[in-house]
Amino acid sequence: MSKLPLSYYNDNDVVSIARSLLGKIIYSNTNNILTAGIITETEAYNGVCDKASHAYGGRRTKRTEVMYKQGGISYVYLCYGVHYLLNVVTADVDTPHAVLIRGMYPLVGIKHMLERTGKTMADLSLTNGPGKITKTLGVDITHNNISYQGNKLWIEDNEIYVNNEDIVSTPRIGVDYAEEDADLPYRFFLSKTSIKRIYQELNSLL
DNA sequence: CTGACGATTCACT
DNA sequence: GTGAATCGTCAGC
Repeated sequence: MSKLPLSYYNDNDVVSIARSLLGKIIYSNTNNILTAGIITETEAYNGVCDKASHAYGGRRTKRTEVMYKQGGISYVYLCYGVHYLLNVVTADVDTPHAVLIRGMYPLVGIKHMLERTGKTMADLSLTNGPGKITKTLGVDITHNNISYQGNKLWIEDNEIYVNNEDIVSTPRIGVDYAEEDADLPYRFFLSKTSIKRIYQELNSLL
């Protein structure tokens, strides 16, 4: 297991990275509590030419500025005034690509995830949405613009191979405003059977 | 300064 | 299936 290197994030093909992140393990260390899970669902946001992206048309604001930085850092923002959503900024400087982390399979610190969400059961509903990812990982706006090479938030390659057949793609969620780009198949998730398989492979490594 | 609204979730019915 | 919660961001005045 090793942290994904900076070069991983600097690829300009954000769709490729969104697919590749499936099966990787995302870690957070918040308030000295370690939590982690297998990334099972992502969405690609393809920069200035993507009407669903906050950076569409080259829009630069205080909020979106972080997307224009070099890939390998986080982009966290508040959605609906209620939930924080976690993104991975990718590509080179001035190419505002990002991947939204939408789903996770809990691996480490499940007890703390339950505490943070007020749940009692670690069922499917614990981490099956982008707002829940941040809640279970203890991520909020203070985690905006931080490096994925650091010790607060990082992603590891578990060296488990994800087949193309394991990946399902659909249009993205909640981007109806994006006109023709709303139909792009930029949402990716792992099939239920492949998550099961990956989880078993991980257990056998321990 | 103001107002509209969103890359959502949950508790209801 | 429907609606409320809830607030930072951004465009427009």
